[in-house]
Amino acid sequence: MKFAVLARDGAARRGELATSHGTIQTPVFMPVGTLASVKSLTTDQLRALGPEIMLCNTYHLMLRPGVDLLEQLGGVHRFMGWERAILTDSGGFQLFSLASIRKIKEEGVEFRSHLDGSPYFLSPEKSIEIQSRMGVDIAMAFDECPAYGIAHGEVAKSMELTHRWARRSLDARNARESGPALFGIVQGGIHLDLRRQSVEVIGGMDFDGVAIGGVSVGEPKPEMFEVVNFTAPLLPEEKPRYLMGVGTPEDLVNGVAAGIDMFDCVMPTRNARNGTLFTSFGKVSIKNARFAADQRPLDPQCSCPTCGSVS
RNA sequence: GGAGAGUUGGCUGAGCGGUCAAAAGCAGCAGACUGUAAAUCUGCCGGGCCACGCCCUACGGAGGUUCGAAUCCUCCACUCUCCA
Repeated sequence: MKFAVLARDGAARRGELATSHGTIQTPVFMPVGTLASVKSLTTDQLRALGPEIMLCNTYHLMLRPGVDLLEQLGGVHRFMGWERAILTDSGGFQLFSLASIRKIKEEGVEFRSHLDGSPYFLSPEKSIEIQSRMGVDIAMAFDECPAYGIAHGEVAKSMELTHRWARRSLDARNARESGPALFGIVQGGIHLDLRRQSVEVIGGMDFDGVAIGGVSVGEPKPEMFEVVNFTAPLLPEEKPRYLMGVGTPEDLVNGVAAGIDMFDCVMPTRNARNGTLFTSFGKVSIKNARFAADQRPLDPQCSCPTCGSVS
């Protein structure tokens, strides 16, 4: 994987990220296809929308269909008929979202499958192994994404665990003959002193890129921006910077201005499924009664199949 | 023609003397969603008001019993099932 910054405008950057599944123009928004499918879209439809990279999830694919099967079928790319780049989350986010069914230990995390209750174990080594065997282009280090609102001391301990797991993730990847690019993840919650420490540790490791994790977990918007604006400029200049799980259209613009190169978020697809759509003139709740007989396109300035073909 | 069951708010459907403006689901109307346990979740959902309480109108229709009726009785209308 190769990354180059081609132009700058203030803190914002324009760059190119070369993978074995194509070159990605940054800043980039990566659609989320947790289970190797961007919900509500066929792979053909997704391709037509133009993203050069998308996201899948280690925890979810580990449960179903499982690594063995994915490997046997030729990897995730082949599995979903997608020839462009794929980045996988390590499963670290599930320590947050599935907090009620997991137990964290130094060695790794015990999950009780949300599907059938059966036990699963995920560790830095295990997560890297799965991500590698799935054949993805960019893997994420296994981290702990702490919830918003816990005490400084607890966030610090969580961050230190993430740092140890980052080392192990990197070692696990380097121990393989060939493997995906690997990004480290900065944590530290909303505490700027911790964020600074985390950048020093993660930024000092030989990762291919660095992500800001642990935001958009329920904190007020201003606090999220404070963290991003503080942390982004501290990140290594020459590596791609990825703001995990963000965000709204406004968040993306702000993130780019802060020097972020990569984003991902479930919001556009989840909101679309729930009837809220993003347009060039703001959010639209398409199920509102006043649109029932509206014959105009959703967004006259948009060239997507929906805006081009239906009211 | 005979026997039986039924008619509840937009729909389905509980309730079977007071705590019932009437369960629940659906539909409807809004809102929320940020590395997806989400096509999910939350709120409102007869009308009115000087509203955390009061007043109207409501359980097919008309009467009646009762302090009190969606609930009991009588008649009427309609629906369904079975037997001829």
